[in-house]
Amino acid sequence: MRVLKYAILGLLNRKPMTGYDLSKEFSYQIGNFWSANHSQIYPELKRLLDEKLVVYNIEISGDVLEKKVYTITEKGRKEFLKWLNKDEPMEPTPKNVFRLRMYFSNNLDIETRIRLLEHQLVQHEEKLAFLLSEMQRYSGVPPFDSDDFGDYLVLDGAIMREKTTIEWLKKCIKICQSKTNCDEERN
Amino acid sequence: MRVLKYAILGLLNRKPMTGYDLSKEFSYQIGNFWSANHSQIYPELKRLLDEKLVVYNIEISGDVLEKKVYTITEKGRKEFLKWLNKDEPMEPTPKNVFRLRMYFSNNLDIETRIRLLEHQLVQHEEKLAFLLSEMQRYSGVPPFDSDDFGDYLVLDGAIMREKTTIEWLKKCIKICQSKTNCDEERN
DNA sequence: CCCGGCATGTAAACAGTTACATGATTGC
DNA sequence: GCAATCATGTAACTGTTTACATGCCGGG
Repeated sequence: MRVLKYAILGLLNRKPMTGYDLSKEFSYQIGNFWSANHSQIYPELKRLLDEKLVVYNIEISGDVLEKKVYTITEKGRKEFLKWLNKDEPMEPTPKNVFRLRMYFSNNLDIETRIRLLEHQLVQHEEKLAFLLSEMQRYSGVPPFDSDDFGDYLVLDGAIMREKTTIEWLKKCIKICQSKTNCDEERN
Repeated sequence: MRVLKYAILGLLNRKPMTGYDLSKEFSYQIGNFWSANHSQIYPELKRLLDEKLVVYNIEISGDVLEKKVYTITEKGRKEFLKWLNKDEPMEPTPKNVFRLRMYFSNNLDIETRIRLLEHQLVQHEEKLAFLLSEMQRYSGVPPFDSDDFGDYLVLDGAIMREKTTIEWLKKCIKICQSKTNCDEERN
Protein backbone atom coordinates (compact mmCIF):
# COMPACT_ATOMS: atom_id res chain seq x y z
CA MET A 1 0.00 0.00 0.00
CA ARG A 2 3.00 2.33 0.51
CA VAL A 3 1.20 4.62 2.93
CA LEU A 4 4.45 6.21 4.11
CA LYS A 5 5.11 7.25 0.53
CA TYR A 6 1.89 9.25 0.44
CA ALA A 7 2.32 10.64 3.92
CA ILE A 8 5.71 12.03 2.85
CA LEU A 9 4.38 13.32 -0.49
CA GLY A 10 1.51 15.00 1.34
CA LEU A 11 3.86 16.74 3.73
CA LEU A 12 6.22 17.81 0.94
CA ASN A 13 3.19 19.08 -0.95
CA ARG A 14 2.69 21.52 1.93
CA LYS A 15 6.25 22.74 1.84
CA PRO A 16 9.81 21.59 0.99
CA MET A 17 11.54 19.81 3.84
CA THR A 18 14.53 17.70 4.81
CA GLY A 19 14.30 14.09 6.00
CA TYR A 20 14.97 15.37 9.47
CA ASP A 21 12.07 17.85 9.25
CA LEU A 22 9.78 15.05 8.04
CA SER A 23 10.70 12.85 10.97
CA LYS A 24 9.87 15.72 13.33
CA GLU A 25 6.52 16.29 11.63
CA PHE A 26 5.54 12.77 12.70
CA SER A 27 5.77 13.81 16.32
CA TYR A 28 3.32 16.68 15.83
CA GLN A 29 -0.34 16.63 14.68
CA ILE A 30 0.16 13.97 12.02
CA GLY A 31 1.59 11.71 14.73
CA ASN A 32 -1.98 11.23 15.95
CA PHE A 33 -2.58 8.72 13.15
CA TRP A 34 0.68 8.14 11.30
CA SER A 35 4.35 8.05 12.15
CA ALA A 36 7.71 6.76 11.05
CA ASN A 37 11.23 7.22 12.28
CA HIS A 38 14.21 8.44 10.35
CA SER A 39 15.49 4.95 9.52
CA GLN A 40 12.34 4.42 7.48
CA ILE A 41 12.17 7.95 6.06
CA TYR A 42 15.63 8.22 4.49
CA PRO A 43 15.33 5.03 2.41
CA GLU A 44 11.80 6.02 1.36
CA LEU A 45 13.04 9.44 0.22
CA LYS A 46 15.70 7.71 -1.85
CA ARG A 47 13.02 5.58 -3.46
CA LEU A 48 10.80 8.59 -4.18
CA LEU A 49 13.82 10.22 -5.78
CA ASP A 50 14.32 7.18 -8.04
CA GLU A 51 10.65 7.39 -8.98
CA LYS A 52 11.12 11.08 -9.76
CA LEU A 53 8.32 12.08 -7.39
CA VAL A 54 10.64 14.37 -5.43
CA VAL A 55 13.85 16.27 -6.05
CA TYR A 56 16.25 17.86 -3.60
CA ASN A 57 18.73 20.64 -3.45
CA ILE A 58 21.48 21.00 -0.94
CA GLU A 59 21.55 23.82 1.55
CA ILE A 60 24.56 24.54 3.71
CA SER A 61 23.94 25.37 7.34
CA GLY A 62 26.94 26.70 9.20
CA ASP A 63 30.24 26.00 7.43
CA VAL A 64 30.01 22.45 6.08
CA LEU A 65 26.78 20.68 7.07
CA GLU A 66 24.78 19.73 4.03
CA LYS A 67 21.02 19.59 4.28
CA LYS A 68 18.98 17.90 1.55
CA VAL A 69 15.83 19.94 1.13
CA TYR A 70 13.27 17.82 -0.73
CA THR A 71 10.61 19.30 -2.99
CA ILE A 72 7.68 17.46 -4.55
CA THR A 73 7.64 17.29 -8.37
CA GLU A 74 4.62 17.70 -10.64
CA LYS A 75 4.60 13.92 -11.15
CA GLY A 76 4.70 13.49 -7.34
CA ARG A 77 1.79 15.86 -6.86
CA LYS A 78 -0.25 13.98 -9.47
CA GLU A 79 0.36 10.61 -7.80
CA PHE A 80 -0.43 12.07 -4.41
CA LEU A 81 -3.74 13.55 -5.59
CA LYS A 82 -4.68 10.30 -7.30
CA TRP A 83 -4.13 8.44 -4.01
CA LEU A 84 -5.93 11.08 -1.98
CA ASN A 85 -9.06 10.84 -4.15
CA LYS A 86 -9.29 7.07 -3.83
CA ASP A 87 -12.25 5.74 -1.92
CA GLU A 88 -11.05 2.76 0.07
CA PRO A 89 -12.87 0.34 2.36
CA MET A 90 -12.75 0.68 6.12
CA GLU A 91 -9.54 -0.59 7.66
CA PRO A 92 -9.50 -3.51 10.09
CA THR A 93 -9.71 -2.50 13.74
CA PRO A 94 -6.34 -1.33 15.04
CA LYS A 95 -4.38 -3.57 17.37
CA ASN A 96 -4.32 -2.61 21.02
CA VAL A 97 -2.27 -4.49 23.60
CA PHE A 98 -4.04 -2.97 26.60
CA ARG A 99 -7.43 -4.13 25.37
CA LEU A 100 -5.94 -7.56 24.80
CA ARG A 101 -4.88 -7.60 28.46
CA MET A 102 -8.37 -6.55 29.53
CA TYR A 103 -9.83 -9.28 27.33
CA PHE A 104 -7.99 -11.77 29.52
CA SER A 105 -8.52 -9.80 32.74
CA ASN A 106 -10.62 -12.46 34.41
CA ASN A 107 -7.24 -14.02 35.24
CA LEU A 108 -6.22 -10.98 37.32
CA ASP A 109 -6.95 -9.90 40.89
CA ILE A 110 -9.57 -7.20 41.04
CA GLU A 111 -6.97 -4.90 42.63
CA THR A 112 -4.55 -5.47 39.75
CA ARG A 113 -7.29 -4.80 37.22
CA ILE A 114 -8.02 -1.48 38.90
CA ARG A 115 -4.32 -0.57 39.14
CA LEU A 116 -3.71 -1.28 35.45
CA LEU A 117 -6.83 0.62 34.41
CA GLU A 118 -5.96 3.63 36.54
CA HIS A 119 -2.44 3.79 35.16
CA GLN A 120 -3.86 3.92 31.64
CA LEU A 121 -6.36 6.51 32.76
CA VAL A 122 -3.79 9.05 33.99
CA GLN A 123 -1.80 8.66 30.79
CA HIS A 124 -4.82 9.21 28.58
CA GLU A 125 -5.88 12.20 30.66
CA GLU A 126 -2.45 13.74 30.12
CA LYS A 127 -2.73 13.07 26.41
CA LEU A 128 -6.18 14.66 26.29
CA ALA A 129 -4.96 17.74 28.16
CA PHE A 130 -2.17 18.11 25.59
CA LEU A 131 -4.56 17.75 22.66
CA LEU A 132 -6.93 20.31 24.16
CA SER A 133 -4.07 22.77 24.53
CA GLU A 134 -3.22 22.19 20.86
CA MET A 135 -6.82 22.88 19.93
CA GLN A 136 -6.70 26.30 21.59
CA ARG A 137 -4.92 27.79 18.61
CA TYR A 138 -8.11 27.38 16.60
CA SER A 139 -10.95 29.80 17.22
CA GLY A 140 -13.19 28.04 14.70
CA VAL A 141 -13.09 25.89 11.58
CA PRO A 142 -10.09 27.03 9.48
CA PRO A 143 -10.54 27.92 5.77
CA PHE A 144 -11.54 24.89 3.68
CA ASP A 145 -8.51 25.03 1.43
CA SER A 146 -5.85 25.69 4.08
CA ASP A 147 -3.50 23.10 5.54
CA ASP A 148 -5.05 23.91 8.91
CA PHE A 149 -8.39 22.46 7.78
CA GLY A 150 -7.14 18.86 7.90
CA ASP A 151 -5.14 19.51 11.04
CA TYR A 152 -8.28 20.77 12.73
CA LEU A 153 -10.51 17.84 11.71
CA VAL A 154 -8.11 15.15 12.82
CA LEU A 155 -7.17 16.99 16.01
CA ASP A 156 -10.85 17.13 16.85
CA GLY A 157 -11.11 13.42 16.07
CA ALA A 158 -8.15 12.65 18.31
CA ILE A 159 -9.73 14.59 21.17
CA MET A 160 -13.01 12.70 20.75
CA ARG A 161 -11.11 9.43 20.70
CA GLU A 162 -9.22 10.22 23.91
CA LYS A 163 -12.40 11.34 25.68
CA THR A 164 -14.09 8.07 24.76
CA THR A 165 -11.11 6.01 25.89
CA ILE A 166 -11.13 7.84 29.22
CA GLU A 167 -14.86 7.27 29.59
CA TRP A 168 -14.37 3.55 28.88
CA LEU A 169 -11.51 3.23 31.37
CA LYS A 170 -13.59 4.95 34.09
CA LYS A 171 -16.50 2.64 33.37
CA CYS A 172 -14.23 -0.41 33.68
CA ILE A 173 -12.81 0.89 36.96
CA LYS A 174 -16.31 1.46 38.31
CA ILE A 175 -17.33 -2.08 37.39
CA CYS A 176 -14.26 -3.50 39.13
CA GLN A 177 -14.82 -1.36 42.21
CA SER A 178 -18.44 -2.48 42.48
CA LYS A 179 -17.07 -6.01 42.91
CA THR A 180 -14.65 -4.89 45.66
CA ASN A 181 -17.42 -3.10 47.55
CA CYS A 182 -19.67 -6.09 47.16
CA ASP A 183 -17.02 -8.34 48.72
CA GLU A 184 -16.48 -5.95 51.62
CA GLU A 185 -20.16 -5.92 52.44
CA ARG A 186 -20.12 -9.68 52.69
CA ASN A 187 -17.33 -9.54 55.34
CA MET B 1 7.28 -7.81 22.45
CA ARG B 2 5.83 -11.07 21.11
CA VAL B 3 2.21 -10.02 21.61
CA LEU B 4 0.90 -12.80 19.38
CA LYS B 5 2.58 -15.29 21.70
CA TYR B 6 0.53 -14.04 24.64
CA ALA B 7 -2.67 -13.72 22.64
CA ILE B 8 -2.34 -17.41 21.72
CA LEU B 9 -1.40 -18.45 25.26
CA GLY B 10 -4.38 -16.52 26.60
CA LEU B 11 -6.76 -18.24 24.22
CA LEU B 12 -5.29 -21.68 24.93
CA ASN B 13 -5.61 -20.89 28.63
CA ARG B 14 -9.36 -20.70 28.05
CA LYS B 15 -9.50 -24.05 26.30
CA PRO B 16 -7.41 -26.37 24.10
CA MET B 17 -7.59 -25.54 20.41
CA THR B 18 -6.07 -26.22 17.00
CA GLY B 19 -4.21 -23.63 14.94
CA TYR B 20 -7.25 -23.41 12.75
CA ASP B 21 -9.51 -22.72 15.74
CA LEU B 22 -7.11 -19.99 16.89
CA SER B 23 -7.19 -18.30 13.52
CA LYS B 24 -10.99 -18.31 13.61
CA GLU B 25 -10.97 -16.80 17.13
CA PHE B 26 -9.25 -13.76 15.67
CA SER B 27 -12.30 -13.04 13.57
CA TYR B 28 -14.59 -12.97 16.61
CA GLN B 29 -14.52 -10.70 19.69
CA ILE B 30 -10.75 -10.68 20.04
CA GLY B 31 -10.53 -9.42 16.47
CA ASN B 32 -11.67 -6.05 17.78
CA PHE B 33 -8.13 -5.35 19.02
CA TRP B 34 -5.87 -8.19 17.87
CA SER B 35 -5.63 -10.51 14.91
CA ALA B 36 -3.30 -12.74 12.95
CA ASN B 37 -3.78 -15.10 10.07
CA HIS B 38 -2.84 -18.74 9.90
CA SER B 39 0.51 -18.13 8.23
CA GLN B 40 1.62 -16.34 11.38
CA ILE B 41 -0.12 -18.68 13.82
CA TYR B 42 1.37 -22.01 12.73
CA PRO B 43 5.01 -20.90 13.01
CA GLU B 44 4.26 -19.24 16.37
CA LEU B 45 2.72 -22.47 17.68
CA LYS B 46 5.85 -24.32 16.63
CA ARG B 47 7.93 -21.82 18.55
CA LEU B 48 5.73 -22.11 21.65
CA LEU B 49 6.15 -25.87 21.41
CA ASP B 50 9.95 -25.50 21.34
CA GLU B 51 9.69 -23.27 24.40
CA LYS B 52 7.55 -25.92 26.11
CA LEU B 53 4.74 -23.45 26.75
CA VAL B 54 2.24 -25.63 24.88
CA VAL B 55 1.85 -29.28 23.99
CA TYR B 56 -0.42 -30.95 21.47
CA ASN B 57 -2.07 -34.25 20.88
CA ILE B 58 -3.41 -35.46 17.61
CA GLU B 59 -7.09 -36.06 17.09
CA ILE B 60 -8.41 -37.82 14.04
CA SER B 61 -11.50 -36.38 12.40
CA GLY B 62 -13.06 -38.60 9.79
CA ASP B 63 -10.75 -41.36 8.58
CA VAL B 64 -7.34 -39.78 8.14
CA LEU B 65 -7.33 -36.03 8.85
CA GLU B 66 -5.03 -35.22 11.75
CA LYS B 67 -5.84 -32.25 13.95
CA LYS B 68 -3.24 -30.93 16.37
CA VAL B 69 -5.09 -29.86 19.48
CA TYR B 70 -2.84 -27.57 21.49
CA THR B 71 -3.00 -27.30 25.29
CA ILE B 72 -1.20 -24.75 27.45
CA THR B 73 1.38 -26.15 29.89
CA GLU B 74 1.95 -25.06 33.48
CA LYS B 75 5.05 -23.19 32.31
CA GLY B 76 2.96 -21.52 29.62
CA ARG B 77 0.31 -20.47 32.11
CA LYS B 78 3.00 -18.97 34.37
CA GLU B 79 4.52 -16.93 31.55
CA PHE B 80 1.10 -15.78 30.42
CA LEU B 81 0.11 -14.62 33.90
CA LYS B 82 3.43 -12.84 34.33
CA TRP B 83 2.82 -10.93 31.09
CA LEU B 84 -0.80 -10.23 31.97
CA ASN B 85 0.15 -8.64 35.31
CA LYS B 86 2.69 -6.29 33.75
CA ASP B 87 1.87 -2.62 33.86
CA GLU B 88 3.04 -1.11 30.62
CA PRO B 89 3.00 2.48 29.34
CA MET B 90 0.36 3.69 26.92
CA GLU B 91 0.94 2.64 23.35
CA PRO B 92 1.52 5.17 20.59
CA THR B 93 -1.62 6.24 18.74
CA PRO B 94 -2.66 3.64 16.19
CA LYS B 95 -2.13 4.33 12.51
CA ASN B 96 -5.17 5.21 10.47
CA VAL B 97 -5.06 5.74 6.72
CA PHE B 98 -8.45 7.42 6.49
CA ARG B 99 -7.47 10.06 9.02
CA LEU B 100 -4.27 10.58 7.07
CA ARG B 101 -6.39 11.28 4.00
CA MET B 102 -8.54 13.72 5.93
CA TYR B 103 -5.39 15.39 7.24
CA PHE B 104 -4.59 16.28 3.63
CA SER B 105 -8.23 16.88 2.65
CA ASN B 106 -7.76 20.55 1.86
CA ASN B 107 -6.47 19.21 -1.49
CA LEU B 108 -9.86 17.64 -2.29
CA ASP B 109 -13.11 19.03 -3.71
CA ILE B 110 -15.72 19.56 -1.05
CA GLU B 111 -17.94 17.02 -2.85
CA THR B 112 -15.18 14.40 -2.76
CA ARG B 113 -14.58 15.02 0.93
CA ILE B 114 -18.28 14.44 1.63
CA ARG B 115 -18.37 11.31 -0.54
CA LEU B 116 -15.36 9.77 1.17
CA LEU B 117 -16.70 10.63 4.62
CA GLU B 118 -20.13 9.20 3.87
CA HIS B 119 -18.68 5.97 2.56
CA GLN B 120 -16.77 5.54 5.83
CA LEU B 121 -19.91 6.43 7.74
CA VAL B 122 -22.08 3.65 6.30
CA GLN B 123 -19.35 1.11 6.95
CA HIS B 124 -18.90 2.17 10.56
CA GLU B 125 -22.66 2.15 11.08
CA GLU B 126 -22.79 -1.44 9.86
CA LYS B 127 -19.95 -2.34 12.16
CA LEU B 128 -21.73 -0.71 15.10
CA ALA B 129 -24.97 -2.55 14.33
CA PHE B 130 -23.05 -5.82 14.35
CA LEU B 131 -21.34 -5.03 17.66
CA LEU B 132 -24.67 -4.06 19.24
CA SER B 133 -26.17 -7.37 18.14
CA GLU B 134 -23.22 -9.15 19.74
CA MET B 135 -23.82 -7.22 22.95
CA GLN B 136 -27.39 -8.51 23.16
CA ARG B 137 -26.23 -11.83 24.54
CA TYR B 138 -25.25 -10.05 27.75
CA SER B 139 -28.00 -9.02 30.15
CA GLY B 140 -25.51 -7.40 32.54
CA VAL B 141 -21.88 -7.55 33.64
CA PRO B 142 -20.77 -11.21 33.52
CA PRO B 143 -19.12 -12.86 36.57
CA PHE B 144 -15.73 -11.30 37.40
CA ASP B 145 -13.79 -14.53 36.97
CA SER B 146 -15.47 -15.79 33.79
CA ASP B 147 -14.05 -15.53 30.28
CA ASP B 148 -17.11 -13.48 29.42
CA PHE B 149 -15.97 -10.68 31.71
CA GLY B 150 -13.14 -9.60 29.40
CA ASP B 151 -15.26 -10.18 26.30
CA TYR B 152 -17.90 -7.87 27.74
CA LEU B 153 -15.51 -5.04 28.67
CA VAL B 154 -13.77 -4.91 25.33
CA LEU B 155 -16.99 -5.33 23.36
CA ASP B 156 -18.37 -2.35 25.26
CA GLY B 157 -15.15 -0.45 24.46
CA ALA B 158 -15.46 -1.34 20.77
CA ILE B 159 -19.06 -0.07 20.71
CA MET B 160 -18.03 3.20 22.33
CA ARG B 161 -15.20 3.55 19.83
CA GLU B 162 -17.50 3.00 16.85
CA LYS B 163 -20.08 5.46 18.19
CA THR B 164 -17.40 8.12 18.57
CA THR B 165 -16.02 7.48 15.09
CA ILE B 166 -19.54 7.84 13.67
CA GLU B 167 -20.06 11.05 15.61
CA TRP B 168 -16.77 12.42 14.27
CA LEU B 169 -17.58 11.47 10.67
CA LYS B 170 -21.01 13.15 10.92
CA LYS B 171 -19.40 16.27 12.35
CA CYS B 172 -16.90 16.37 9.46
CA ILE B 173 -19.70 15.93 6.92
CA LYS B 174 -21.67 18.75 8.53
CA ILE B 175 -18.66 21.05 8.38
CA CYS B 176 -18.14 20.25 4.70
CA GLN B 177 -21.82 20.73 3.90
CA SER B 178 -21.89 24.12 5.62
CA LYS B 179 -19.30 25.20 3.05
CA THR B 180 -21.41 23.91 0.14
CA ASN B 181 -24.51 25.71 1.41
CA CYS B 182 -22.50 28.86 1.93
CA ASP B 183 -21.33 28.75 -1.69
CA GLU B 184 -24.86 28.20 -2.98
CA GLU B 185 -26.15 31.21 -1.11
CA ARG B 186 -23.55 33.34 -2.80
CA ASN B 187 -24.84 32.25 -6.26
C1' DC C 1 -19.02 -35.67 -7.74
C1' DC C 2 -18.34 -31.14 -6.54
C1' DC C 3 -18.03 -27.23 -3.53
C1' DG C 4 -17.36 -24.88 0.75
C1' DG C 5 -15.19 -25.28 4.77
C1' DC C 6 -11.70 -27.85 7.66
C1' DA C 7 -6.83 -28.31 8.37
C1' DT C 8 -1.74 -27.43 8.08
C1' DG C 9 2.05 -25.72 6.46
C1' DT C 10 6.06 -22.69 3.69
C1' DA C 11 8.02 -18.72 0.95
C1' DA C 12 8.55 -14.20 -0.46
C1' DA C 13 7.68 -9.61 0.03
C1' DC C 14 6.68 -5.66 2.62
C1' DA C 15 6.49 -2.72 6.83
C1' DG C 16 8.35 -1.25 10.99
C1' DT C 17 11.59 -1.02 15.09
C1' DT C 18 16.00 -0.97 17.31
C1' DA C 19 20.64 -0.57 17.08
C1' DC C 20 24.79 0.86 14.90
C1' DA C 21 27.49 4.67 12.96
C1' DT C 22 29.10 9.27 12.10
C1' DG C 23 29.71 14.06 12.29
C1' DA C 24 28.26 19.33 12.54
C1' DT C 25 26.01 23.23 14.88
C1' DT C 26 24.36 26.05 18.53
C1' DG C 27 23.92 27.83 22.92
C1' DC C 28 25.60 27.88 27.50
C1' DG D 1 34.56 22.62 26.19
C1' DC D 2 30.30 20.18 26.58
C1' DA D 3 25.66 18.88 25.89
C1' DA D 4 21.55 18.99 23.23
C1' DT D 5 19.96 18.98 18.96
C1' DC D 6 20.61 19.02 13.95
C1' DA D 7 21.50 15.94 10.18
C1' DT D 8 22.02 11.59 7.37
C1' DG D 9 22.57 7.22 6.67
C1' DT D 10 22.88 1.53 7.11
C1' DA D 11 22.13 -3.15 9.24
C1' DA D 12 19.77 -6.52 11.63
C1' DC D 13 15.80 -8.02 13.37
C1' DT D 14 10.82 -8.51 14.16
C1' DG D 15 6.19 -8.47 12.63
C1' DT D 16 2.68 -8.85 9.11
C1' DT D 17 0.57 -9.81 4.66
C1' DT D 18 -0.01 -12.22 0.39
C1' DA D 19 0.74 -15.97 -2.25
C1' DC D 20 1.92 -20.67 -2.91
C1' DA D 21 0.92 -25.50 -1.82
C1' DT D 22 -1.54 -29.57 -0.38
C1' DG D 23 -5.16 -32.54 0.97
C1' DC D 24 -9.51 -34.18 3.74
C1' DC D 25 -14.42 -33.95 5.12
C1' DG D 26 -19.41 -33.42 4.81
C1' DG D 27 -23.55 -32.10 2.59
C1' DG D 28 -26.24 -31.49 -1.38
